[in-house]
Amino acid sequence: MLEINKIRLNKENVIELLGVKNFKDADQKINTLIDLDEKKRQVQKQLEDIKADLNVKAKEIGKFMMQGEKDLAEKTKQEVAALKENSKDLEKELSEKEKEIEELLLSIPNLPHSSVPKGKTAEDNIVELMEGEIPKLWEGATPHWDLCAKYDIVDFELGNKITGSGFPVYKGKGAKLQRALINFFLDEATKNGFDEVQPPLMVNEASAMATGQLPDKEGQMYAIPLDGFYMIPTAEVPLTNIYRDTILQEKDFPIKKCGYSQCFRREAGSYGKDVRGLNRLHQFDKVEIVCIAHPDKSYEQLEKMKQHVMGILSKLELPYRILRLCGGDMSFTSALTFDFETYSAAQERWLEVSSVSNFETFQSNRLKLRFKNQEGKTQLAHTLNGSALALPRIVASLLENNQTPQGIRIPKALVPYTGFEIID
RNA sequence: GGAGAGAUGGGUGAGUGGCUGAAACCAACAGUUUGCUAAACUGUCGUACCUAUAACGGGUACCGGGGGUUCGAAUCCCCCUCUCUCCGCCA
Repeated sequence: MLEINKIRLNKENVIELLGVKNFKDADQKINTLIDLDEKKRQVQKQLEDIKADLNVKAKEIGKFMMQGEKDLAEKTKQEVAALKENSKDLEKELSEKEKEIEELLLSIPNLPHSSVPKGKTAEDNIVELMEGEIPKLWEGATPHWDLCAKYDIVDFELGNKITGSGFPVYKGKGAKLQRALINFFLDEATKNGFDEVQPPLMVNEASAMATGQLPDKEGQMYAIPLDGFYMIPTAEVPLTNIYRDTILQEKDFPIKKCGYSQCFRREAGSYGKDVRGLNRLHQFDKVEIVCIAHPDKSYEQLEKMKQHVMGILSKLELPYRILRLCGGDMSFTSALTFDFETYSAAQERWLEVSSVSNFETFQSNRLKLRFKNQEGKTQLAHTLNGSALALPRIVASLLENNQTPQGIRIPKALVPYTGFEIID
């Protein structure tokens, strides 16, 4: 959520930046917002003046009572009653205005960083870097879903039976590979200074609200209405919420956390080749990295997080590319996002395996995640996060790219974790 | 699931209707003293919003959350949430 004060101060700039994100009716919405805000403050002032008066009179009554001046006390009480009538209307108006402002603010996305390219769709993203060679496959090479069946390592049918589509069962070396990747990712993150955390897989409404899953993305999450919980769509939610309602010291920065979790997404409306095999699941595994940084240093941290992801992809010997997302393709909450995609050779397409973003103060505003700056004032911190990494598409790429007539070769860095060098 | 107790500022913890935005202690921060450290002493020490401005100024709200009683509520009443203890169940 954007800060109303900043909008008030930089109105023109805000409207322009929202344009980069292709936000509709930015001009009109921001103007309404500012009008509402103006009115709200006016009403608030009036109301508070009355309340101040009320407080003074209440004290007077106390004094009169003690001094036994009943008449004066009664007279003051009547004055109070009159004032109270006035304040009721103002009170109502104030809370209405506040609600309207809140709703409007919630509907406005984060402002893009100045380096975000204009654009509408994924087509307009900028390829920043491409690393590794696209493998040439042998004639008998097949997409990963066939390989999963051939080696009996991921069973989609079985998952259908137990739960439904998008909940595969990993078997044998497939299960072991999952475990190996999780451990590998966590170890790598820990080496790079991210503290390991094992978070809850369900969160309450306040947490989902604070990181921005609610209210607008409600349909994306599995809900447990009986208890008011939501299955997490990413570990970002619990990891970032560790710091909800927190005031940090400058010396605490940067805070770096990593955590493995299973992620649950309803993915309503997805279809076709995008969802085939491991490309898109309702339940999947992911190691997430989160950073809470000083506003002056957050882009430095973003760069470090990028480096971290690059490092693990290289160790996995996967060809990948980095995209700088354009305004139109960026998430609602992000100020700057880099997507990582690995090449999946049999499908002949790039698969998104990580997304690293700086949210600046957009999340921390709702989280009330602040720090005391050098002047001793509280100020919003910056939050960042990224996947490092999401498993299924990594597995898809590994299986497809490393397939040989003899079986699927495991990259060297992973062998100590899997305990085997080949899936056959 | 049953019974009971509780929720106050960074922590411990006082406070049962007005003098309490909140004692005291601890921690923290700044300073004095000091050869250094320690100790001692002095001061500062919640958050948000509004307003103001020459100003370290003024106001409102907040003692788990929501509602109520009252001229006035941390304090009384109602509802909710959470925590703890005991019992039951259980990986």
